[in-house]
Amino acid sequence: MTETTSPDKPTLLLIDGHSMAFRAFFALPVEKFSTTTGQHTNAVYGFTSMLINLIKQERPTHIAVAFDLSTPTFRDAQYDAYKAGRSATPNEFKGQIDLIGRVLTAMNIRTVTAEGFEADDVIATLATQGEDADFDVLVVTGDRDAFQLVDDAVTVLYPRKGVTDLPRMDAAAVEEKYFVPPNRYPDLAALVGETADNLPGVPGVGPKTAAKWITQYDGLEGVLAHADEIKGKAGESLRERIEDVRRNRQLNRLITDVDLPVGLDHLGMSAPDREAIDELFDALEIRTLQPRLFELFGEQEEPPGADDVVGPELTTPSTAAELTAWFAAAPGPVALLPLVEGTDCAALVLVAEDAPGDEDGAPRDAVGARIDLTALDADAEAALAGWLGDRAAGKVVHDLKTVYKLLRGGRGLVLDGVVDDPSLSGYLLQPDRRSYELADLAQHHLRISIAANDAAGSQTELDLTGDEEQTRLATATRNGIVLLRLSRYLTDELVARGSADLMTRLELPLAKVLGDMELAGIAADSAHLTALTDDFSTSIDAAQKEAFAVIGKEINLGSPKQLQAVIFDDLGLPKTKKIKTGYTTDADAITDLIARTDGHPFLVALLAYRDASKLRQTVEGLVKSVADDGRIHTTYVQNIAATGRLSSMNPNLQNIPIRTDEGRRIREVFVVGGGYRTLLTADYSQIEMRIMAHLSGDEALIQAFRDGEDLHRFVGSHVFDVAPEDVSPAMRSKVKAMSYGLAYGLSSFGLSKQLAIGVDEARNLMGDYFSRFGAVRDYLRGIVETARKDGYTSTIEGRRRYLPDLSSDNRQLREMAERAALNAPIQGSAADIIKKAMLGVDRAIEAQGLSSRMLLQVHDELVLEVADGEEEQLTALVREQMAGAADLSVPLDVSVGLGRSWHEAAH
DNA sequence: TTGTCACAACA
DNA sequence: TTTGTTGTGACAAG
Repeated sequence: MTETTSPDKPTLLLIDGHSMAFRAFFALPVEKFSTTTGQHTNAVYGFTSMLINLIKQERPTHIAVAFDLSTPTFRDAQYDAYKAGRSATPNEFKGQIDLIGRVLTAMNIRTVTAEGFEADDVIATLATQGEDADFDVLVVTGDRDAFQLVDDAVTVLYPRKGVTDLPRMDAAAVEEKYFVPPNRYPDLAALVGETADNLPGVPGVGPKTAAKWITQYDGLEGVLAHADEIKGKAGESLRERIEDVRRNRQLNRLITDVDLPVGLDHLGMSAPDREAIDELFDALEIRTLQPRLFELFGEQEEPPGADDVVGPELTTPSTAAELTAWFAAAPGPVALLPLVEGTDCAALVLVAEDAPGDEDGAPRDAVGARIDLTALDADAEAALAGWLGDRAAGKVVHDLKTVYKLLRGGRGLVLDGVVDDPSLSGYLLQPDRRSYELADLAQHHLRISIAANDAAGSQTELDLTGDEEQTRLATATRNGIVLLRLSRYLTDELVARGSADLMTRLELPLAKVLGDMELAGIAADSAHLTALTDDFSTSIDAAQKEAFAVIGKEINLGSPKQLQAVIFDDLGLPKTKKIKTGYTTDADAITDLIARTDGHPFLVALLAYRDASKLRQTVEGLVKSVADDGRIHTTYVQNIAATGRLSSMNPNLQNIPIRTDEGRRIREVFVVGGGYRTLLTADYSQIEMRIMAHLSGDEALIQAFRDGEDLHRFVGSHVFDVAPEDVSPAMRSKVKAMSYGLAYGLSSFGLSKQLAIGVDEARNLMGDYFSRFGAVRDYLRGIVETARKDGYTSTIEGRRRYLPDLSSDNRQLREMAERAALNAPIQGSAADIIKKAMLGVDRAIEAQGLSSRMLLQVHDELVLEVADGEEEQLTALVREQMAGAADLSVPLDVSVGLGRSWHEAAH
């Protein structure tokens, strides 16, 4: 009778959604659970976590989550003050119910509501239906009224604390706690009262007294009938409150025959929608629940064809003839996976698969080969090199740039003819994704689960035993098959969307160019680096000493926490903008404080300290990055920035200082390397504003660029209605800030902040701006509208960015998406253009047989290393390729400089 | 050891 | 309450 669920009976799990979400909300610290956009997720997390645990422990066959509606219920109609006096829902909780609803939908769990009734009534109704159908029923709720449902078949899981501690309240447990059987619990509650529902009971009567009466008079009716006989103060109170008690009893009776839109048939458990779960949890930045969730269902149901992908047997062609024969016989494009020993590519695994066929998992003919690169004779190596470099021999590779570098850098083998790289095609399809690992893409697009550890096409363990070697090869061939299927899917999607050209003509060939740039690296002047470190260290020491002298003690100037204590407590300076951990001490705020305190020496020293430490830190990073060849090799990442830009890592060479003189000195350490004559830098001037002019078609702006005027002076003269020569530096800088801000979705408030002017002045400025450049305003408005309608923005080249948050109910999310929508076509088109220019420069250098080479890209700038005697030809070539990379209604202006260092080559 | 925050550098 | 990045030290939690 008190045992848990019977193994042979179906189990129905019923959850009071609001009640448990609320418990979860208070159980988990709200400040620890929120997304970067400020959406709180502690209740979502706690609720989902609880749900996963419940499913795991109870293994229900059927499940439903009931919610209250915000509309009045019959209880409100009967009693005005029902649930009155509750404190307002915390703001942090609002919206999370909605998110929980979305989680449930993604998990294929029904949510049930009924107009005019509470979740408890829905649960009571379903519990009764379940009981009638001979189910074991589990009710999870923080509402004690549910105890009345408990009997042999129905058990309530009532949270003791938080949402993980859910004791089973069966009949015995209820009776033990309240001294009455479950069916009499509402009698007891009517006497005792329920604060949460604003139902006062009889003063001085607690569960013990109430239970005694109920037992003595055989139920509440008996108690009320004999009210006159009850002695003492409690009896008196009871007689005074009889009407309240009757009302309480009426209100706490749960309705068991609510007319519901679903029945038990609709509540069967099924596997979650993995794609929807991934998407939702990604958006909520909840990372730890997916594995638990999928683990839970992993053993239950798998989509057909998943997890049983097996690679083909491997042959080991090793002579030129065998290799040539294998290449000739391979059906379709060949998946190519390197096997790495240390940093060297020791072998290649090649896999090809017969025609696509259907998706029913029917066997297909696949072939596989392992080519041991260390054991090829000259002829065989030539045969392999010929095939690898054969543009007509199609290959599919994951992470092309890495594989290209591996083969080219390690063995001088040039890889060409790559028709797809899922890390790039996946990126073009979904540029906001964080990971393009094979395992993630396969899971997401094909629903094929492969262990993340296995996903890398290469592993670095040495001295593998025979078994480990076999496992490694099996993994590689399996991944080869997954790679081919994934590639087919992604390529079809790209073609369907019309983005195939972006892939084959831009991103794929660019991977090779970037690979060459990374291999080349840029020469570093080590002596200069050391000197800079010393210089900056001296400045740091001086600033630190000064700062300590002012406050009379030594603190860690790098600790925002300690800084806050000194600035706002010890020195008692005015508070700055609030942040999570107190008040900000960022450079803007400190500069502002300096102005307000007439140059407080501590703050001045702090800024000096910050500047110098930042610079030293940058220099130290560079020192560590100098390779054995005396050059710095950055890594470009082609699939991080959602707009289409590249990013640069280890070290980041796209954020080397330039704005201040001190910082600019760091550019002196990037120098021309041995065997070359000089460095060349070439950059687009105002490319984003030019794209804005082109896309908006604003005649005035276009004319300005065609006339080759100083853009900001020109715009200033229009906005302020003065002659161009009368535009003051102040006017120019305001206009400049606004021009760039517009492309970022700047508001008048933001503009006023940035320019330190009033909001009214900023608003007027924007008004004047738009009255002169109306097409710009129309264009910006149109972008957001179109993006909301289509769900994505497009660059000139057709690169898309999806922005589902444009139709979010959350204002903050929506407005962020709107600003991203304004920016994406502009930043993205600029990225497309310089990528095209890089391909053009690379091809032209090759075509003209030059020895000069491209080294760096910094968004709108290229740095090249110029071979002796090629200065003029290269300058012309670069200008031509960069200026000709796009056909806009305005010219693309390119400025070029030459010099021994990056600093000197600047212009 | 790991994850998050504040801060700062670039286009 | 202006977009997109990478990297560092401090700090708290595991």
